[in-house]
Order: sequence, then C-alpha cells, then structure tokens
Amino acid sequence: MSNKSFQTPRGTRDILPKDQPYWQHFRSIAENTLSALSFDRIDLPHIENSEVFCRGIGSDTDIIQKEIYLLEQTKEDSDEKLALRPEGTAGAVRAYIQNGMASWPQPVKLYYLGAMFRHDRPQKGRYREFQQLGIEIFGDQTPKSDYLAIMSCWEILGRLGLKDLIIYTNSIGCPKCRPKYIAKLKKYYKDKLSLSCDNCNLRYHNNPLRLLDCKEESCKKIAKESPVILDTLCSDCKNHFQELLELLDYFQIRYDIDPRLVRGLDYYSKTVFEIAEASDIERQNSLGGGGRYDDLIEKLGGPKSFAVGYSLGIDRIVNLMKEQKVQPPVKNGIEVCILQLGEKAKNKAKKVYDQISKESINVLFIPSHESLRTQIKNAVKSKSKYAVIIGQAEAVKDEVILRDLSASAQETLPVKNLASEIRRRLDK
RNA sequence: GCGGCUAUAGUGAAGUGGUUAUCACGCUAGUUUGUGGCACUGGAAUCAUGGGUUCAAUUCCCGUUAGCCGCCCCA
Repeated sequence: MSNKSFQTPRGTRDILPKDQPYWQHFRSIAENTLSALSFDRIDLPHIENSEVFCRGIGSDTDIIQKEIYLLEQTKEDSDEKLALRPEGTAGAVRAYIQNGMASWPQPVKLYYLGAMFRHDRPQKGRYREFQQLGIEIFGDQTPKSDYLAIMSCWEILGRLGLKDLIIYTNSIGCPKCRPKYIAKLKKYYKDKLSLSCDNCNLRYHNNPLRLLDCKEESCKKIAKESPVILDTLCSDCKNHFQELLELLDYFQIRYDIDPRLVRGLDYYSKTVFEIAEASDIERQNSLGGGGRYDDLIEKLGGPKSFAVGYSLGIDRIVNLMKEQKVQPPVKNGIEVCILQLGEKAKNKAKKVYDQISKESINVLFIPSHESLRTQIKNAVKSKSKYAVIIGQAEAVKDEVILRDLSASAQETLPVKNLASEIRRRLDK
C-alpha cells in the first residue's frame, strides 16, 4: 500500500470512455472524407532526428526555441539527437524524401492522425500532448491543391456538424517577391520602432513578417496601417492566390482575406490559412491551419517539389463539438440480457441465446442462481434495452417474457421466432 | 517563460482555529432467489502536497504540484 499517488504530467490528460464517442466520431468522419478524396493514410514515428524539425520548422521559431521536447541521449545513438514531434509536416516531408515518393504518381496525397508534443504552458484547448489530423499534398504547384486542402478541411468540419466556421487566408509570397515586401515593411517600421514593444523590436531583425501578428494594442495600430503584402506579390503569386479565391468563391466556402495573417512556422510560401470559429476573433483557439510550403522538400535534402497541407487540432474540435452540442453516435452495446430461474429454464435459455445471437443481436447470458430482482438490476446496469425472462413456467410452455427495460412493459411471447421479433423492435 | 485566480467524497457545491466536516446528485452493499429505475438501511474524503505559526490547522502564512484565465505562442 503506497500512499504516493500519481497524476498525469502537466498538460497531458486521460481521454475517458465518456468522451470517446466524440473522438471516434471525428476520426471516422475525417477518415471517410479524406479517403473519398483519395488521400492515403501514413503513420509516422513520434520521434525524429531533431534536425528534421529544426531545419523544417525554422530554428528561430518559438516551437523550436522553447517548446520542443528533446530526448535524453542513450549510448547507442549518442550522435543522433532525437526529439518528440511538435507537428507533422516536417516528418511527412522526411518520409516523402526517404521513400522516394517523388517518383510515385503525383500528386501524393497523405494524411495522418496522432499525438504531437509541445512544451508550452497549458490552458484550455492547449495541451503539451495533443492530437492532430494532418494532410499533405505533394507534387502539384497549381492552386487546385490549395483548394483541395482547404475544401477537405471545410468538408470534415462541416460534416461533423460544426457551425459558424470561417477560413482566414492570405498569401505571403515566394522567395522572389517576399524580400521586396519585407524591405518595404522594414522601411515603414523604421521610424516606428520606438513606439513598438520589445518583442517587435526583435522581430524587426529576426522575423519581420511576424511584426504583423503582434497582439499589443499599440503594435496592432501600427500593423493596421502597414503596407499590405498582397500589393507587392509577383505576378505568379498574385495569380495563384487569385485563382484559389475564385475556387473558394465558386464552392461557397466562407473565407476572409486577412492581410496580416502570417504563421508561426517558417516554411510557408504563397497561400497560408487558418480555420476558426467566427466568434473567436483573436483566434486564440484556431481549429487548424496550414498553407503551401514549396521550398521545404529541398530544404530537407529532397528534390525540388511542391507541397501544401494543414493540420487540425482534434482536442479543440472536440471541445467545440461539446460547446455546439454536436451529438456523436453512440455504439449499441448490450441489447438483450437473458435472465433465467431454475434448472429447467437454464437448458431452454441456451437455445434462446443461440437463436438471438444468430440474428446478430448483442446478447448477454450468464447462468446464475441469483434472485430475479438482482438479475434485473444487473441487466439495467449493463444498459441492456430488453430482458428475456425464462422461469419454470415459461420453460414448460416454450415461452419467454420479453421485458422492455426502459418502458417497464412486458409481454409473454413464444420462443419460436423470438429473435426476429426482437430485431423488429430494436429497429423501430 | 512571465503575471493573476483556484484546489473540500466520483461530480457540483457549502462550512469551521478545537468532539462523529455538511448537502445534492452519482457510486456501492443490502432490504432473505418471479420482477429494476421509487422507498428504506448501511458504506466510501488521511479537506491536493510539503513545511511553518499555534496548546490545537481542513481553516492563517510560505513553498511544491495541478487546473483555469491573461501575455507569449499555436492546434
């Protein structure tokens, strides 16, 4: 008897049986939707060489600088630093390269489902171990893939029954045109740095794009007046974005262009987007986000290729399902319990059991000497819908009592065709 | 990583510097083997954890841990 009790480490939690229907509902809708669009599932390791993440996500990002879980090294792999994955894209790109997917028929459309880890301060909807669904489309540079990504995401959440969702989108240009914008942005900010927060002063040097993303009131004002990247895009990026928007319009996907939307990961180019509930103005709890990352494959040592993808935070989606009262379907469980009194009934009960289970009705029968009172209590506790009661009298006459446990009504029925009778009632 | 609030049965809540710490719902055992959800009788909390103040701490103070909120960041 130890008196020390344990609890889940900070930012992790048990997902208990009562919540599982929500998770299963999400998974089944997501997987059905995606496989209907010819996405294939891939499972990736939870650990990778930490370089995959550093080079992929960008060593200046918060994720790498302060949120990544590095594993303690063991003797055997002492020269390989391993890290718990903080997101899925970098690992997916590694898999694309390692498995020569560049020579598969393009585009390669993948999805994955699983836990990600970030050492952040937990809050509601923010956990250190959290579940993501991610998709990646490799090998196509046209806006069709951007559209397909956004549409699949929109479709999954729509089919789940979530309401009031909105896509925020923007284009952050390509390596050709972004430097021009950044120069323009820096010029604009140059004489305003004294008015900006410390963080923004750092951003000015390290990651100027993120100046637009500052949440400080004073900085927000400055950002609001700042030059808009869309005006500086090269014609290639401009057309790409334009074509994407036309597709979104055509399919009536609700979106807003947010010229200040930039994302926390370094690998994006051209299209970026997030999806959130419309009332979550500050987007503290984005349900998901993604974008195009045409240069990442090369950056991780692969051939020149193209890619677009996104990830959804399942924990947040489950929270929203609960808030919006989305009812997940519930599994059937036990439908019929057989209760029996006496030896004679015990022999009959087995035949009844066989008949019922052949009809693929979920039936439970454990012979016992318990009182009928106790047996009924147990049947109710097992959440069975019906009880089939067989006593001495019924056994002799080849009958049973069929009791509806929720309605407290019962009637005597012949054993013959009992199963199909029960099936009829269950299907009602 | 920084700041704020919180911590009492499974859940939600009361409450007190000093005998058996309340209440609701839930859970559980039974009310003597032909009828459950009602009723009745029982059971279950070292008042998160470690330390301090005190004759005495669940109550006051400090640390720790965890949750929530804000910042940061993101899913």
